[in-house]
Amino acid sequence: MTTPGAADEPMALAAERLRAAGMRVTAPRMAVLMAVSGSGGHLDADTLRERARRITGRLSLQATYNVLRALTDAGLVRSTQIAGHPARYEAERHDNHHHFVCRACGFLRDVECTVGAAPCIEPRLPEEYDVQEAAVTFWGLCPGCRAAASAS
Amino acid sequence: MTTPGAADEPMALAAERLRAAGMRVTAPRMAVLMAVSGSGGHLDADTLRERARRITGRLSLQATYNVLRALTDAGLVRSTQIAGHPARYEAERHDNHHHFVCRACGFLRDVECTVGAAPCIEPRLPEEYDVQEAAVTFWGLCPGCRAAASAS
DNA sequence: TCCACAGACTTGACCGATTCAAGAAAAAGC
DNA sequence: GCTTTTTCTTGAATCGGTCAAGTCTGTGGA
Repeated sequence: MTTPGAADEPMALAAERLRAAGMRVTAPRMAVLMAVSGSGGHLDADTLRERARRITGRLSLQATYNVLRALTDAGLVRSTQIAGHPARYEAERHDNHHHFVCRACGFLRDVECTVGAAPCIEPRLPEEYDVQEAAVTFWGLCPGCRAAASAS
Repeated sequence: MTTPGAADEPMALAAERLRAAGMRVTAPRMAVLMAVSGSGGHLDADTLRERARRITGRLSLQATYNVLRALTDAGLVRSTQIAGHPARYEAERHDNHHHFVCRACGFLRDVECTVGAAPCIEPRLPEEYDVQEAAVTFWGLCPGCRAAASAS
């Protein structure tokens, strides 16, 4: 705390990032962006709404979806959609990392890209295809569920 | 056509496969298995229900889901769930191939595995993780949508 | 500083995919 | 053929997410 307004810094930063992306600066957008950035990532819309609410006071679920879409389109947020789970969001890091998903509990964590640049895998597809991204999802059991499974 | 009952052959084959998997042989199961095997693959539950109906006469959507789950669990069918689309099913080929999905129209097609064995990619994860499968999904534009996009 | 307007938020209805639950029907073993 | 157990049918419910209409609010210009 160097200044009386230190607590506002994250908000000012969020506002700056929105402005830089050419977006209007609104309370819901700042709050959601802070919620996404402030966590370890991988939170669903409803959880983000709750966290953003602590900042703005109130926020509809619909607005949360709107904001998340806008932020995703603007490249500030990355959404990860895993079959059977609600979409989860994290701050965009532009590092093309991948994900591990636990089949038992749904736990999701990052996995460093195994090869390098994006798309980090070359598909064997005709030239006419425009391949923009390769998403790799590893499925298996997290340490906890693995232990539980072998114990039973 | 070598015998009068030649038309029943696919059904007999389906029955045999169900029996081999230790499953009860029922009309819905044979019909759905035939529908999955007989197509190029990648059909959703509702479409499979329609096709199976042509064989059984009637079949509830619920039964279709039950059957598809049973067949998937038995390893006879592979389900592919892509975010934003209903689950699609294809005959299990045990060849660890991957998928390309068109962002514009949802079109899905197989892509040969780029590396080899499954899981064909080694994740950088602690040993305690039990990694069972690596699913690679390529996102982009199919030839048709690519042409449409560049034309506008 | 005030105004006007495009864009964003709230509320509430709606939707598609899938699952749950209860009772009827039908395989498989005896 | 009879019994048991699983599977199928019907109908309701759930869940994540979207659509639509009206109100509110940033933002740029007067």
